Amino acid sequence: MAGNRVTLKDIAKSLGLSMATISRALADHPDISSETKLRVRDAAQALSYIPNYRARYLRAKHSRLIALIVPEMGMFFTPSMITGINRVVQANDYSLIVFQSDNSLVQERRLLEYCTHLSADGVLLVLATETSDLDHLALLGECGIPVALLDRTIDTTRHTTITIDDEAAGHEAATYLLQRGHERCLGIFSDERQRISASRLKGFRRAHFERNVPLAETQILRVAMIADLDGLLDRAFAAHPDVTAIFTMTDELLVHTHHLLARRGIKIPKDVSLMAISDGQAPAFLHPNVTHLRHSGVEEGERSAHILIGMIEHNSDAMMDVRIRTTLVELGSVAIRSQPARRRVTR
Amino acid sequence: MAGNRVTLKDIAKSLGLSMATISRALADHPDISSETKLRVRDAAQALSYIPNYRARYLRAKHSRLIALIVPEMGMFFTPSMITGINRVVQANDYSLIVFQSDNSLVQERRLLEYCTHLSADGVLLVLATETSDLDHLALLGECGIPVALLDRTIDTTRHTTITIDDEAAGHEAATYLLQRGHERCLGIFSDERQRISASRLKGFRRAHFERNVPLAETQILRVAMIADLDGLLDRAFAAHPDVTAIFTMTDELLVHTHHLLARRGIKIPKDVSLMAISDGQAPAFLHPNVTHLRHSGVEEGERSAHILIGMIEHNSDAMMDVRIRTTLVELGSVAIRSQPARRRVTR
DNA sequence: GTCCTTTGTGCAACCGTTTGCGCAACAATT
DNA sequence: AATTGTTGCGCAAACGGTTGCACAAAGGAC
Repeated sequence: MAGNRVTLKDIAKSLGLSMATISRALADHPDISSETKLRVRDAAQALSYIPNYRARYLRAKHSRLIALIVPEMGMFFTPSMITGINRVVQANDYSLIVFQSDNSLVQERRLLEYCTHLSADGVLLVLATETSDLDHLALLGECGIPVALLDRTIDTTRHTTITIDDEAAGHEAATYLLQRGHERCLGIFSDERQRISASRLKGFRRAHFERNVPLAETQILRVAMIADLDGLLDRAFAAHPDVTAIFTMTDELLVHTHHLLARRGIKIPKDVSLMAISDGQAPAFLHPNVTHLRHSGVEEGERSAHILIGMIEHNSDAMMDVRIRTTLVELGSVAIRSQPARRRVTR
Repeated sequence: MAGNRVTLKDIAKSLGLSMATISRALADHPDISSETKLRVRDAAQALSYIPNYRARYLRAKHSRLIALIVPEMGMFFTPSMITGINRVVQANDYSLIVFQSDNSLVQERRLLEYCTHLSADGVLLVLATETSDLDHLALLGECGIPVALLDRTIDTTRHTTITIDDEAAGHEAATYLLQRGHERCLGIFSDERQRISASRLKGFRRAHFERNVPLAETQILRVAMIADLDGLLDRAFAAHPDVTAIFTMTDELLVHTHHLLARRGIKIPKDVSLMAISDGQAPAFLHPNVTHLRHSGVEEGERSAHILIGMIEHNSDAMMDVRIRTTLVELGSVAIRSQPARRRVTR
């Protein structure tokens, strides 16, 4: 309640100096004698002076604020991504301000506008599922605010993006399963409007094609709502009683698939093998631990923040397309089947 | 880049009016004729004027910024809590700014200081594990910034707190198990320096005491590092081969316990029953689904944000101690044992 | 003793908005 | 015709800092 804060003027008055001197003394300006600096610092300490950042940044062009817009606060990837971003942002003396678009394009646009109001120095954006073009980013462009698209994005040559190579990951996963003799896999993907889904699926398909293993449409599950998964699995198993492996493209799909398999009494990896693209946390607490392509949220966050801060500080509008590599983590949820390479691989 | 933004002055110049008039016109001030208002709005639109919030809030005493400080971005409770907070904060035209203390008191203090720099209108604080007194909150007090302590807190009569009734929850969980004939339970708790752990444990103990069921110290597991859990479980099972039920006080402990039980080939609920205090997400994807006392992060977030905004807007320093009630969700991970109430309950 | 540096400090403008007050112009009342 | 009231707008100060420039004092070189 006390409320009214100590300002430069108060210090100036108490020392019989001008505000300018105080300001410079606190900023360690060479013009000020070290004796004065000492006196000023002591006085500031004594009065428990707190600079007003808004006033300071009103003059400066920047705000040292970085905005992050995520579609939603899921429990899987987002928290570790935020952790990574935060680490870098704080280390560089920026602050992070987090918004949620609730997967709505309208909200996303509103939030971008809000970022301009706040004069954020940069924006990290994970696109909403609804978003299918990038026109609304022009808002930021007009204000000269750099933006980087993270994780989920859509094809663009005009904006910096930081993603994993989704197609390669899908391809690697499928190849891994195929190499171990799993010629009838299910691939569980999320909403195909997201490029991330489409790409991973594309890689998954290509791996089958390259090895000359047929892949029926019914082996591909497209899960828009997690509640649908149960029914989709039923249908897939009915169509393909010979399924020996399942791939899920996210952690969320993984944990629910894992659960639904357990409920059906299907043993991993004895009856069915399981593999995922994952942040690495869920695979560690599921039984058995799940083999996965690790896509580290922390790393993606850190890289993204670094890149954005680079754009801010070097005023660069160079467009980049950064791919973070995934690493294979084998934890024993994939069995090796008898006929390893039925159709000779090396032709 | 493009950069320099349109200001009130630009609009004023383009219309031959004064800045004051423009400002008032955009604020829909009654002094301005509706004809002028229209012209101004059109011009603002045409020039794509964006108000500078920092300048605006420099005059105002407030910033419409609410800070949240969490110890870490876990995957379990925190994300849903943030979701809840965000919802309310946005609805009331504030913005949320999220910080992480990494469970360090030093960081926590630094961040609080930073909140004063930003002149946040209010602070939501989830205490770091290290924090054992609230002296550093005086920083905020001096600036008249209201603060609410969420979830993890320590005893205080001087600050508003929003928690569940931890002791009651611990008590209810134990009672639930005891009533179903589980007279040898393990209780898995986290770092006891956190009041949250101590309280839940206290309730857990009291339930045993009230029903006259002995509870050995070795039935209580105190897990400081999740990696220790495996060994602690070994020892507990060795000391108590007759364990029939396990209670975990958080989601994180739950998923890892669940995993370690599965690894030991222990079936739930046939061999051992399992119960937790949980946000509700993990119990839904573990097999079998886990009976729990639901402690909704979203709800806690929403309530907290509401309360803090109330404090901000009514300038109230009335101290509150809000308890959110938990609800029992029975999902079948707890078996009913033969001798339901061996020692008569109603004496 | 003048001229030129150097050193340390203050003046005042500025960042972009908001707002109390004053003041014209005009209408309505006496 | 003088008074009063309304309407619509502008002046200028304020918010809390930063910074270009001027300037005084002191010292050194001539």
